[in-house]
Amino acid sequence: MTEVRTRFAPSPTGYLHIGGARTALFSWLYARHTNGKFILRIEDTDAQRSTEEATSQILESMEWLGLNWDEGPFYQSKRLDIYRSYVQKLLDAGKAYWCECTPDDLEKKREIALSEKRKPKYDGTCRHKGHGPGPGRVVRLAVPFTGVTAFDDMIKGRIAVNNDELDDLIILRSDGMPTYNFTVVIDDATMNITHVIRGDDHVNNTPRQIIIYEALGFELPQFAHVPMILGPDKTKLSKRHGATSAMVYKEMGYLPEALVNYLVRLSWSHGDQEIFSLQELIEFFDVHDVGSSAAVFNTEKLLWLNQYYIKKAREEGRLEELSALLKPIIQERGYVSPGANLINSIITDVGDRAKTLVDIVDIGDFYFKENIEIPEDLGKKFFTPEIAPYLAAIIDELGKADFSDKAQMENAFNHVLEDNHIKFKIIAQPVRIALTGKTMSPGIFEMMETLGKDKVISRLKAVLK
RNA sequence: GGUCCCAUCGUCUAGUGGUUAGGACGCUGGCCUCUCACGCCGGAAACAGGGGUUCGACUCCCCUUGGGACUACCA
Repeated sequence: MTEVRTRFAPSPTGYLHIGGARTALFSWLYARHTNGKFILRIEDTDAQRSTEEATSQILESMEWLGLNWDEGPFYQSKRLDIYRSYVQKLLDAGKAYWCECTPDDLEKKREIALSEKRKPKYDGTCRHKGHGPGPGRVVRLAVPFTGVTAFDDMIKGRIAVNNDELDDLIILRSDGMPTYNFTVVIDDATMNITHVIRGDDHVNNTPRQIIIYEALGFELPQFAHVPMILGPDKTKLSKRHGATSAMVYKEMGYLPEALVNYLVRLSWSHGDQEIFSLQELIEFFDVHDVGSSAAVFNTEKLLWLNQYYIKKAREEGRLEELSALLKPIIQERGYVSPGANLINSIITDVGDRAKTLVDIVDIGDFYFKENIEIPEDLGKKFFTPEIAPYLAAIIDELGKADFSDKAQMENAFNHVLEDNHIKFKIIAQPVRIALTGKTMSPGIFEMMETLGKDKVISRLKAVLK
């Protein structure tokens, strides 16, 4: 059996889209699953819109997600000679021809065709004129008028199109650059790609590409067209639905394993399992099992997975990893980044309550602040005259306690509770608010230990004034 | 408009001719509890519609409806 070779071929006209990321993930997983090779190719034949910045962004995103490639990245812009030689081959064989129709003429014909409710396809004006190369001229492929072009998609099954639906597509532009449909075929064929896994939006291009494969005598790969990811309104996921850039998810405090786990479950499943380790994914994933219908992107579920993975990282003691990711966020919020021990304690205190890494910093903002602002309504409600003596007593008792010993802090509280015959509940909330300025927080004793004696006592005192 | 693709709870999905249609997110009731979160236990919630095929359809076929993609000298 020949080795499986898959590829991911983004065009560097923008960041790595979340849909592209999933396609890349599927391609990568299939290669890993079959012990094959995963190739990265940058499709930058659109000189106008391609940028180096986008390229490096895409590479960075791939690395963040852990999608390592075995070959490449190959750049189409560096393979122009190859494409041109194949264009020439087609020209020589009479399977392609030079065309001098101008974009303006074509546009007019298109409009007329549309207004007459005809299919706006190229009318073959130059097909038999025997033009040679010249300024403003393009090369078109002579597509057969009759017959059917069909293929068996690994995801969608058999897809067949009448050839009269197709027209003589341009394979070489007037500026000398080859076009997408041509370059993919040449690259996939010459790079020996065995399984073309790509977005659903390419299904309609596939028959044209097959015709190119056949014209050149290349062996056909297997095609797998993965369904789109839709926004909540069921249209193609785009910027107006919110963040669509993989890297933005990093900035928003998502863990790559959460995003990967979320994305893989869109249009793919393995029984009832929701949580997958990378090893499991490699073991279980098969393109044949990808479903054929589009999936709606749901941030709530991603958030749930992210919380799960943050918690898991915390439970596994991967605190250095988390704090490294946290530091930039802390600084971005304008706080001074505390020492390693302190960050670790904060993660331990707050970790299970956070859906994102950004949440950790926001929920735990009182750890970073020098002074705590108490919202007026909370102050009125919780710092009543009845509470004041209890707080004073607690300050007193706490003064004698060793904050590195949770039992001593608890004893301090217990003394006050017993002396006054009150329940912990009565003073817990006032203390919480004094320490954090908020009604929701980690446990009192965890916080006190992390904050340290000085801050705790000064915050409690501040409230008594 | 044409071509192609798609259709199970709000969302992601399991299902592969006979099930009380399962799980997950979200929502919700409760437990736990110093608040919140975590965790645990429960609940509401779906086979788009109509025809066939069959003893029997969520499952197979057709139509309708709805949605999506493509229809460039973009990829």
